[in-house]
Amino acid sequence: MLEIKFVRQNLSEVQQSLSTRGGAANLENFKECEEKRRELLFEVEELRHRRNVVSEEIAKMKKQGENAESLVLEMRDVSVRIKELEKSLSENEEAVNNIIMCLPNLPHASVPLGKDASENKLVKQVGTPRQFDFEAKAHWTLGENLKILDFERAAKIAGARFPLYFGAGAKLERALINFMLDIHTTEHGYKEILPPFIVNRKTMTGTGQLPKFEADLFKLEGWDYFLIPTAEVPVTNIHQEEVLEEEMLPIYYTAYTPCFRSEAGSYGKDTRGLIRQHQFNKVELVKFSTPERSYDELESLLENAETILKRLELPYQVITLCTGDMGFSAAKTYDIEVWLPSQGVYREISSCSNFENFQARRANIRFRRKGKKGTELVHTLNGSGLAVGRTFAAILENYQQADGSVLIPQALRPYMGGMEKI
RNA sequence: GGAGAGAUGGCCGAGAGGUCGAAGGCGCUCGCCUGCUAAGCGAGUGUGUGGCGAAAGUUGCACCCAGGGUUCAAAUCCCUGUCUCUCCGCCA
Repeated sequence: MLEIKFVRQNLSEVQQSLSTRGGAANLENFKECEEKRRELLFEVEELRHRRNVVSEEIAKMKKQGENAESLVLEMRDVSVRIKELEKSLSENEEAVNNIIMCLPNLPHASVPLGKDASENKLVKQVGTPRQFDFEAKAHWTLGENLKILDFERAAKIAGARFPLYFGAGAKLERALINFMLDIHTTEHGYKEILPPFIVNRKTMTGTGQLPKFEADLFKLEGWDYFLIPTAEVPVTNIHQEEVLEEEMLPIYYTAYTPCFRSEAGSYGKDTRGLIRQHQFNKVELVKFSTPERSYDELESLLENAETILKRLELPYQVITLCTGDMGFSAAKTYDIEVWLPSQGVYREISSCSNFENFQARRANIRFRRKGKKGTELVHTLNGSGLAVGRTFAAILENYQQADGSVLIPQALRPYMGGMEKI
């Protein structure tokens, strides 16, 4: 969330900045509620002050055996009044809170202006898409023919948009997870985390999925629990309500988790294959940083994710999301897109973002500078390193042979027991 | 699932209606002392939010797990919830 005071004092600038993200924010309403809230707060505090002073006086009088009856009677009324005011104050606070919690982050100055995905900026392309002397098949065709993917049976067990891997397919998925985790932990300095896959409402709110995007989540009926849509949620919240020491920063965590998304409103998009599933695997990278270093950390996070694609020798491109295409909590986001021959396009396989202190304020994650008084909010970052299901799809498509078989990328063969081909 | 105990500052831990934002210790910061280190001595050291101030500050309010209640007054009494620990049952 944004700082309430900052929004109040820079109303038009905030309005202006948020308007570049599309979906006009209603700051008029905020202004009204916030003014009312401040009035009520002032009044309540004044009365509470009076009560504190008089109560102390009553205590003194009683000690000296004097009669304090008239003061007690007066305070009885004051307390009733305070209670009334507190009630309307808390209603008002809730209204302000609802508004502020639904405001997206302010875009960083380096983020290109734009209304939607068409205005994202290409940063670079790495690797050259392979020329096929036959027609490149889609990964779901390859996978089904090789009997390593079975969407029909998956639908029978669970429904549409669920994966079912068999044999070498299951092994390849597992190999990818291990491959990614090993690189990030041994070469990039991340600590491996295995978090809960179900989290509570506060945690979901801390990273920004709630209150605005409940429809995108799977909720457990009868419980205030949600399936995680990404490891970002449990891993960032590891340090919720904590004060970290400056020398602990930066903190690097990596975690494999399955991810669960309702994909509400995506009917008809990517209905086939592994691209858009209700459940998929992902290896996530999460960082906690001091504010002054966070944009350097974003660059290295991006490189860490790119390393996986380079090792797998998959062609990809990196883009900077424009203001209109960024996610709710992000101040700046790079997407990595992998080449999918069957579609002839680059598709998102990783999204690397700096959230600055937006999540830290919600989750209350602070740090203390050595030798300095007080605390500051940390900056949080995360990125996929990578989406495993989409990596699986990219390998099938990019490494397919004319006979329908698929070569295993060199770097992955040790993880496949030496297997060279499926 | 049953029975009991607990939750207090960065950490440990006292406090059992008013003198408590909270003893004491640890840690940390600054200073003194010491040939270095260690020890010792002295002072300071929570968070949030508002007012005043250029600032150092100063001042109001809130916060002792969370939410309600009793009371002129709640860390302290009552109710509900969450979490932790111990024992019993069940279980991978």
